[in-house]
Amino acid sequence: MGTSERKKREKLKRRDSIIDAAEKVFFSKGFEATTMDDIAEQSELSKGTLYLYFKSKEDLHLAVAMRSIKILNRLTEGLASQAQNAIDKLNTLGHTFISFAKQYPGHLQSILHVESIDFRQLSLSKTELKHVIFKESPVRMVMELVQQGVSEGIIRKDISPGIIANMLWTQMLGLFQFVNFQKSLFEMVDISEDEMFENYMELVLSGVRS
Amino acid sequence: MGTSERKKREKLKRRDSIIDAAEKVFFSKGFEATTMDDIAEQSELSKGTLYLYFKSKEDLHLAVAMRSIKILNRLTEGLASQAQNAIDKLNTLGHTFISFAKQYPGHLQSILHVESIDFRQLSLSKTELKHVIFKESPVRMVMELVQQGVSEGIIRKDISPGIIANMLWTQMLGLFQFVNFQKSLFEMVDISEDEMFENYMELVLSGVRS
DNA sequence: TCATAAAATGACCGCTGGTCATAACTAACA
DNA sequence: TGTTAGTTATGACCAGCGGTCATTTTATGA
Repeated sequence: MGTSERKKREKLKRRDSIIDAAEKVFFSKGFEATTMDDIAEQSELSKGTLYLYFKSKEDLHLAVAMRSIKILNRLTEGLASQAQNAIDKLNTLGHTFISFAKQYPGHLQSILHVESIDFRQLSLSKTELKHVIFKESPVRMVMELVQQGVSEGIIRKDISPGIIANMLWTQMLGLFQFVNFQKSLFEMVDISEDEMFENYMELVLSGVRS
Repeated sequence: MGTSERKKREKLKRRDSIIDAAEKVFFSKGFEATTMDDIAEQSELSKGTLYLYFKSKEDLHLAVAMRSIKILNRLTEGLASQAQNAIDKLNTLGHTFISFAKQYPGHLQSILHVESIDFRQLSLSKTELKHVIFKESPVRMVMELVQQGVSEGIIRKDISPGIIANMLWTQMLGLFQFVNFQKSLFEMVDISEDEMFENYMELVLSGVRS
C-alpha cells in the first residue's frame, strides 16, 4: 500500500508550508528581525517542529532563497532556444530580471543573500551547498547565452566566457542593489528607472561585443 | 587651561583603541561570531564602557568600516591630479583597489558590509548616515575620474557620468566578491588572479570608452 | 483494541546584546 | 589637604533569541 508514499508527500507539503510561512514573515519583517517563534506562529506549528524540517534559521532562509531562485529560473527558461541573436537574448534576460526584481522584492532580497554568502566562513562540510547554489544560480543562463554569442561571433572571444558571464551577472546584482537601496543616494532625480536600466544595459553590453 | 581639551583627546584615543580592539576580533572571528564581551576583553575595558562610546554593536561595526574606507581613500588620494588620461587613471585606481583587497581582506569585508546595507530597513533617523557613507565612499573618486574622462573626450558622454561611475564601482565590488568568495565556484583554475583582473578591467572599461 | 513508530510539542537552556545602579576616579576650590 | 561635583568605568543583571529534548499526541497496521 502507498501509505509511506503519502507520508512522504505530506512531509514535503508540510516542509513547503513552513517555507510559505517563513517567506511571509521574512519578507515583511526582514530576516534578522524575524524570530523562529514568529514563523512557528505563522505556520501554526510549534517551534520544535520547525527544527524537524530545517536544522537552523539560516537553513530555512536558504530554502526560501532556493525557491526564489527557482521562480526566477522559471521566468527565463526557454530563452536560450529562442530565435534571436545572443545579445538580444541577454537584453531580454536583463529585462526579465528587472521585472522580477520589481514584482518580487522579497524574493530578490533572499537571492542577494545567498549570492553574497561569505563562503570562507562556511564550514567545509557545506561544500556541496556551494555547488547546489551555483548549479541553480541564474548565472548559468547568462553563461549559456554568452557561449551562444561567442559561437555566433557577436561576442568577443578573447576573454573567457566564464569571466564575461560573471561580469554580466555581477552587474545585474549591482543594478538590483542600486535600484532597491541606493537610488536615493544619487542626485539623479531627472532620470527614470527604465531609462537608467537601458543605459546600464547598453553600457554593460557594449563592452562584450566583438 | 587646556584640561578639557586633553579630556577630549583622551576620549577620542579611547574610542580609537576600542575600534582597534573591535577590528582585531571582527577580522579574526567574523562580525557575527564576535561578542561584545570579546571586544571588551580585547580592549581591556568592561562591556558597559563600550556602550559609552558606541551605541550598538552595529554602530561599532560602522566605525570600523568608516576607518577602512578612510584607509582606502588615502591610498587613492592625489590620483585625480596626476598626469595621465582618465582611463589610465581608472585602471590605476582598479589596481589600487585590488591590492588593497589583498592586503587588507578584513577591512575590505567591512566595506562590503556598509556598501550593501539595506537602507530600506534603516530607520528614517539614520538618513544622515546614508549621506556620510556616500560622501566617504570610494565611488566619489571613480565619479571624479569619469567626469575628467568625459571632459577629455575619451569617455562617452551619451550616458550620465553618475551611472557610469556607479557601474564601475559596482563592478569593483563584484570583483572583490568574486575574488574573495566565489573563485572556487568557477572551473577556471587555468587562469591567474592577475590575468582575470586584467580581463575584467579591459571588459569593463571598453564599455565606457567614447 | 492495542502496540509500535512517527510526528509534534513547549518548557527549558545557554548565550548574547544591551542596561543601569553603583563605584572609582578626576579636577577644581576653600 | 579635604571636600565636592562631575565624569568615566564597572559588572551584575535582564529580556529575548536560536536551538534542544523529554514527553505527549497522533497515525499505522494487525
